[in-house]
Amino acid sequence: MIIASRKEVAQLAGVSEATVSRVLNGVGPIREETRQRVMEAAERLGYTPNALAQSFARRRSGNLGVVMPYLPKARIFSAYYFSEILSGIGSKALEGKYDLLMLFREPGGTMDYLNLFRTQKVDACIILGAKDEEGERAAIRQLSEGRHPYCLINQHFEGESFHVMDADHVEGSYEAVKHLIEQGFRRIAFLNGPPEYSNSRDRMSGYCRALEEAGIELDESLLFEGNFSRKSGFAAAEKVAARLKGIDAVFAANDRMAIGLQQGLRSMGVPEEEMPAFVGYDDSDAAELGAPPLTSVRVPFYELGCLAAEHVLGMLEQTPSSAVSRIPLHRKLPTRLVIRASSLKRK
Amino acid sequence: MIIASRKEVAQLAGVSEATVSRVLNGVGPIREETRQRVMEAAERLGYTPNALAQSFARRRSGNLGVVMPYLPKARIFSAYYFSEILSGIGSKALEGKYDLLMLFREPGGTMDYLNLFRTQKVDACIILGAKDEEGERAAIRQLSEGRHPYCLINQHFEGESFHVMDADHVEGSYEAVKHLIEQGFRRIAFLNGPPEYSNSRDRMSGYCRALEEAGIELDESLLFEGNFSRKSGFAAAEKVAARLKGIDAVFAANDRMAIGLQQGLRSMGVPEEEMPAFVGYDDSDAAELGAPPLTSVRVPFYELGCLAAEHVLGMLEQTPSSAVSRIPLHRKLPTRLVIRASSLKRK
DNA sequence: CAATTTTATGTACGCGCGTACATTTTCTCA
DNA sequence: TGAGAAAATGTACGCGCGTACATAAAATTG
Repeated sequence: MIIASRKEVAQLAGVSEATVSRVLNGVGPIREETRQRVMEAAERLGYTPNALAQSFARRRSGNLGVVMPYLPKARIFSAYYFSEILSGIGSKALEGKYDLLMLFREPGGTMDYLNLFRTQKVDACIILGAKDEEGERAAIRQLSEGRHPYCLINQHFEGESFHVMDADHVEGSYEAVKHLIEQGFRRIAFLNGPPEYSNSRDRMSGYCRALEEAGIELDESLLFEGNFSRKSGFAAAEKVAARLKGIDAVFAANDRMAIGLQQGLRSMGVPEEEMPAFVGYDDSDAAELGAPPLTSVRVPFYELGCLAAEHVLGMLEQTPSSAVSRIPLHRKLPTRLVIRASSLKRK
Repeated sequence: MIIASRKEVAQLAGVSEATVSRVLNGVGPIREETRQRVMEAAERLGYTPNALAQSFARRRSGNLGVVMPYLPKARIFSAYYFSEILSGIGSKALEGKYDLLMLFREPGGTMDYLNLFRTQKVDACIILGAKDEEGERAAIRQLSEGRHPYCLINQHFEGESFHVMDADHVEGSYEAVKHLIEQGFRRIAFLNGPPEYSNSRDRMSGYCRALEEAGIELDESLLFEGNFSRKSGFAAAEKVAARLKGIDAVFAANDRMAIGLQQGLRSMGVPEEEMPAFVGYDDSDAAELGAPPLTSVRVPFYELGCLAAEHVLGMLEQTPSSAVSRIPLHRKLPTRLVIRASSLKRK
């Protein structure tokens, strides 16, 4: 059976194709009797407008693009982080009758975001896991200059005015470290993420501020770096273990690294009573599963996704002349420290 | 600045539009000099073919659809399960130059899968979380009859011959329960998922077989049901606790429920030494984070995603006359029991 | 009831590209 | 060098729909 198109419907209903279009789109005045006839004909033929042709004619794809970061080994969705954000975006896309188009960065070079719009692949897009590199900046700048509806999540760029939906990682980290200090720990190691991510740098700020406020001098030898994977946390265990006697507590930039580090230390034979206190970040599912349960900083990822999606879809409805989309959005949602056993002072 | 189209490129290069098309698509014989001129013109104008128009003209969207299940509260991506599968699909889609289109089931009725193809929204699609209900069956049957490239993951339908990429949950469950029996446990409770999912029924089969083989009679009062969420595991704790004296071990249909149940029991004040042994399912990240680490059945979700994607993309390349796509695929990948502390007999 | 407005429908075209077919140019070989 | 084959390019149209504009039908008014 061949798929019926507008033509057949028009024929069967005894009207012109334009009338069919109008009935189906609810455009213009239509006599009730005509509407009935058309609807019936469409029904009989099982007609559904071709979405591709509609998109082409309307010059709108109906897609909301989501740019995913490239992570080695491709298990990109594995992180709690992305899962939550995507769920948020997805729920709003559904509401707005948009489809979600997932776009994967290629391992090598920078992605040409502007091209997504020029080729009409998407009507709007949300960028996850952007890095602070010149190529990236340039690519995003093009979107801004072209007034395209886009939004970054959880990454901001110093000196640029981009649309960003962020969380307050300076404050979150500050609270985390302050908590450790209040617990009586003073030699607090920091397992941070790569500095190309603004949230890594933000965490560093918060970490430093808390130390400073407590009159603790920054000890560079207590700074470690991972890539947010559990494996990298595990790997960091070796370096941490080497100076374990000088470490009271560890603040990690996400839960996975914190847990990896814990596991690493244990696998190296560090006894439980010598384990430092721990605070993770993200408050992922894993945090409350840990032994001991992991104190962590809750980040409203789901909400970040919702708000970013609402923002870009909102821009889409504005007239080009409207000024709203020209004012770049920069919202910072608050984080919240969730205290569990891992960070409490043992007596 | 307006976006250049093929026409401008042709004009600038002094050739016809058709030639521009040919050069860009590498079709037909082209004089090298002409190719240069066209490429240069395209470069100068920053020309990129309009993907929407291309799709329309080619009558192929370039999209690989992924149907996501509707889960209440919308945190659909949260499960390890989907993360892994999506990563697998995503990696193959990327290889095949396809984009991933995420499609969300609406809460209520059945989704009209056939419509995805009729409207040309997708060229192929992969269906996750299908339930064994008549509407669902009918919808999938339409795809089969229309010889559309589709594939179900982790769900099969008795009596139908659909394209399915599955894992062997009968065997996986059998191994899990056998292991518990070998550890000396005999009164083994089973916290299963909803029976609308074939994998739930498969697990039940494996569970029964293992018991039978060991000469243990099935005790219906040891069967519990959750919905795969941690919360449902937590909720089941109440019922389980009521007859805790008669339970040596628990086999749960996924790790989240296992962990939820453990947490529930603890929160009800069940002392550690009275906790039953545990075996989970999926071998998610959470399994090795638990206290004690959770024995679990590893399911190759990532591979399921890869294979399903390869399958549908493969069907796409076949000529309609080719017979391969008519033979419904039904592959079952093996699972593997990963033994950790939670299931070991305490002396 | 004719002149006008309002409502309903039809006609015609463009969206940007792929591609079958027609035409022109270049090459080959006698 | 000229005829025929091969290579290169151009011409023309369709894909299915939205929609501006033209037209016809119905309603309104004086």
